[in-house]
Amino acid sequence: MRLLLVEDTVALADQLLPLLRDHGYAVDWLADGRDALVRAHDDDFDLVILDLGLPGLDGLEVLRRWRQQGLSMPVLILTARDSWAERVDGLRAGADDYLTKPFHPEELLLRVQAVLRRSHGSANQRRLRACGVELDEERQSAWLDQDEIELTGAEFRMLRYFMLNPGRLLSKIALSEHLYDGESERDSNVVEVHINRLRRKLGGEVIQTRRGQGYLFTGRD
Amino acid sequence: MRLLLVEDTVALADQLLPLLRDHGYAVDWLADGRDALVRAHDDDFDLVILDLGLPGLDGLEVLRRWRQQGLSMPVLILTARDSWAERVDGLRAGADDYLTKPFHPEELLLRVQAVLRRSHGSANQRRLRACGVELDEERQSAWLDQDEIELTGAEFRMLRYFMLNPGRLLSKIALSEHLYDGESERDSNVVEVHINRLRRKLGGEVIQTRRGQGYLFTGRD
DNA sequence: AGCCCGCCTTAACGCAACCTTAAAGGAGGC
DNA sequence: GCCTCCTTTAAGGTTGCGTTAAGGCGGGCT
Repeated sequence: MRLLLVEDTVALADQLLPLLRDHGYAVDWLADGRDALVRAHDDDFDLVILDLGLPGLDGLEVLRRWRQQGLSMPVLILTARDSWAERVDGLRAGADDYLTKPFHPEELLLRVQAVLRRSHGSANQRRLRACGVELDEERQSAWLDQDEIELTGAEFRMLRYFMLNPGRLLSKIALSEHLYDGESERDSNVVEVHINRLRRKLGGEVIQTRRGQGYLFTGRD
Repeated sequence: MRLLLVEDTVALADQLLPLLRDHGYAVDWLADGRDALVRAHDDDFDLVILDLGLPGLDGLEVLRRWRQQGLSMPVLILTARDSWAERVDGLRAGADDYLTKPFHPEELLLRVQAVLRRSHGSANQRRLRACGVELDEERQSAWLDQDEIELTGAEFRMLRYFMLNPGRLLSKIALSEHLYDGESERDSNVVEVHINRLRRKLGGEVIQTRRGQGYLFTGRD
């Protein structure tokens, strides 16, 4: 976890740096607003702790420019003045959180953790991957390399069942029983039709047929 | 965006409810901790605003149990006492943010916005941006390139929910549940009508329909 | 070889899901 | 209190998915 601390009060920085490092963060430290402005482009920080009262360039202005330039890392603001207006300005400028001086060091730690947890926790895309095919469950579509392949409801359900059982022989009856809860019709070729449609979209080789036994999802190996 | 406000001070709730609703949130209100504990299981709230001093069951305890039961929605804490220890306890218990009474209503709004964006992985920009569309939460209007597109309340609410869940398939039921609070009808085509309106204003391609499954916000890719 | 059975392919149909439009119902402003 | 604009309801039209059905193909068994 890579942090950037932008703080010109040496005493405070001296106090925070070891604390953060003790807790497993790699922390870079800058004391000047202008330095911070460019530095954030050079490295990919997971979070920035930004003091508002800075020499060189005011913290609020730094933050505003970062956002304007498309930098989107989480920013936690430190402010000496406990005025409502300033906190609002900070949030408006694009801060994720703020802390009012003086604060207890442990509180900073907790807020850092909270912000990081939030900003990373939601990045988990639910994607199922097997044999060279990806399935985006949130989007209900498949991906081959970089190409998105839109699926209908039945196709999606069938492909998902295949991908949850990769390399396993699935009989026609098992498939139809899984796709339709209730008893399945015997004299119907629904499964075959949908297999056919999947093969058309994904390429013929992704699903092998074992005559008399069922189908096997092999992907593109 | 569906919120739950848990606050026993009637005067404060009376002040906050219209404010939040004016800004496009569907808000349910409870005054008792025990009610809140179960209610959070019944509905899928996008955020909870939780007062700590509650009758029935203390707010901190409510939060702790929610987390223990696997509920992970963002929670914003309101606390009357400005003690460091309580804020730390709140964050430890799994809160995402806190606000100390008394606070300025506008500050609550900004924090709500910040937490919601953070929990959906977007950077805390002034404008919400996804897939070539920008959304100005203050003006409740959208921007395509340089053109401002005025939105009505319902359109804004819907578009915001789409933009906070980009690339994710949203069912009609999910949409209506997140756009309307407690007592709302289910067998109606409101969602379809508003989808239609949004498509007219933003262009037909911004929202795909996946028949039988839901809608997908794709912007202008 | 020839036949049968299992699988493939294609096209067509029906129905539910969805779209569109208009008009009624409400809320807020002047 | 009236006017306006937004939201919701309602009704009819349209579309596309899921299913069925029919014809073709080929492998394996007798």
